[in-house]
Amino acid sequence: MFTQRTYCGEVSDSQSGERIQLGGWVDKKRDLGGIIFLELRDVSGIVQIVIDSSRSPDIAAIAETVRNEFCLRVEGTVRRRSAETVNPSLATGALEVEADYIEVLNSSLTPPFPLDTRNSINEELRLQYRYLDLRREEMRETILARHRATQVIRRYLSANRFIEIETPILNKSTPEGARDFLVPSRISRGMFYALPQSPQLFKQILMVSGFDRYFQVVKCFRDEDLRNDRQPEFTQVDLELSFVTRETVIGVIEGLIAEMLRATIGLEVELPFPRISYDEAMTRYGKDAPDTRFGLELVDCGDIFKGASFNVFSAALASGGIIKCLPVPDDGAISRKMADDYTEYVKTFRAKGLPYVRYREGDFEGGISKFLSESERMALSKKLDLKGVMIVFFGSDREGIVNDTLANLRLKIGRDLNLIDESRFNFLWVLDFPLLEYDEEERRYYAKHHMFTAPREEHVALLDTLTPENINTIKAQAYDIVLNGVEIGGGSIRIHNTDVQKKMFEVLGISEEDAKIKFSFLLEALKYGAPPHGGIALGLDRIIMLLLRRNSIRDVIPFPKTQKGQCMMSDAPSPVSPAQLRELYIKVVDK
RNA sequence: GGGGUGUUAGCUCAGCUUGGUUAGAGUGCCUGCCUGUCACGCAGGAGGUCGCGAGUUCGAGUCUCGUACACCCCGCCA
Repeated sequence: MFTQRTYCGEVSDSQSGERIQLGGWVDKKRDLGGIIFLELRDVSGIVQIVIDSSRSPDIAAIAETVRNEFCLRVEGTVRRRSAETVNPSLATGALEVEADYIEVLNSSLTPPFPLDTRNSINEELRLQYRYLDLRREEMRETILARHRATQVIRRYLSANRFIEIETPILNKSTPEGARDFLVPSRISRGMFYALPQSPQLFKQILMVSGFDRYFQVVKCFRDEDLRNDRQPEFTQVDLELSFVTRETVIGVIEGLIAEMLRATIGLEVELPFPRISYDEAMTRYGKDAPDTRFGLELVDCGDIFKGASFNVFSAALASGGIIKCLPVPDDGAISRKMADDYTEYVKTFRAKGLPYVRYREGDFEGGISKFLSESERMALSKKLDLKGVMIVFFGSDREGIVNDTLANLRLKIGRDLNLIDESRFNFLWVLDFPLLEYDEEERRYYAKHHMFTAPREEHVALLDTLTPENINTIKAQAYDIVLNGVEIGGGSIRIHNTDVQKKMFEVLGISEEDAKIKFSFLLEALKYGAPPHGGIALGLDRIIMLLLRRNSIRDVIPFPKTQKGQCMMSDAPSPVSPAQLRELYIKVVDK
């Protein structure tokens, strides 16, 4: 029916005088009686259609009956608008199409919510009618930007000799890491596949196979609770390279991200990205993914309070904890009430309280100031370089709690005081992660990244003298990339030496037998001339979310799940028939 | 598993503190008028199980308890 359709948003001045065909949806209708204006919308944008009832009464009669979101075929002549009727807020605003043919291809119910973006709409409703939500300009732009991003990823990586290879979705469940989504096997009674948390093992196998540069834009699955930036299924840009060091991986990713920024939001980014060590990030910001768009750094002041009379501090130090503080310039914005709110806030991170003092031109007042000795005051104002009017918050507890607390408090104050320049995109490499972490309760070691991550070569020997105390001296060849305080990717150079891998399993308390059952194929493969290799995975959804400044990851995923993991549109998950369950040898039991 | 916020017209929200006549606004929707609008304008009209269920009370949108759903956070996840 359409012989040569023109896209609404692409009607151009060069077509002036030409007769064109359009297909789209009624975005708006302005019926002035004798003249009717329709705004017709398709994936490319909007163009104004004019119908003059005195010149074409039949067409005007049809136009009168159309409503918003009717699907139309329109034919007519492109013409320039007179100077005083140009609409500068529309890309095609200098033009319009005088219709000589209108056909209602399909009528539409009145949409349950307005499709123009002025008002915020209940997200539940948007998700229920996602097909309408996706017609909104904001969502359309998001989907298109995401498309451009994935196109650039494929083009850039292909140009850099990466090969796109698919890996299985039905996979083997592996221990550790996130909870697996399981898929029961019908053919093998009582057996289960797991959906991949990432293609980790397979991409390493591909290195052994000699595909020295692999990539995939791939769905990954983790059965954990949802968050603003976490969905049970999400997309990774996954890569792996042979014969490389960390620097090669970093270089490839920096080039890729620069291209992605250009393609999605037209921004030039400065390379290379700054780098920080894990230790420094933890010291200065209290977390391994710092937001560097503003200052307010943490300062360790355990040394100042070594002999403190203030019980809270001395007790924390005595039990092996630390004391850090967060000095904040305060021109009165942090009122007493706010300080109290912050005390409540830090309790969510398991802090017992939030000691603070006010500093005013050399004097300490309020809060815990009466517990500070003269020498402590001196040392503090020197170490923190206190000037003018400031408020200093303290954290004193186990290291993890102090860092967690002050890192989050820093972010909250940064937002409250408007210290964050929202226009910035601060990329940051975080390097030299510890190889292992120690679980106090289970009294065992865990791999911080994963168990195939290589230690730094000069630290391999330290594995023999490992204790929970010296654990942080063993660094991994692991790296994260952070954007505005959000981890957007992480990877490592892998272990390709069987002896080192054995040692790693030993440390993690995984017996040779266990390892064989769980990863025998990878361990076997590594014995057949595995090349040194490493890689990284980027969280595509998160990157798009940050670049487009969307509020949540759900806003950049076409069909996301709610916090309870449900799809409001399709109603998944849902019960299945008893017959289906029987086939799978599955019985649903009560709690 | 835990903490918090919300749920009133198709949509966005007010009303709840201090229970009391017929639950309002804007917008959308419907009808009529209107030949240069672009958030068109003007006039008229329809539209409500105040999420659901108990309770307190002479009387509950409003107070209490429970519950469902959505969102944010802790745990979980890297």
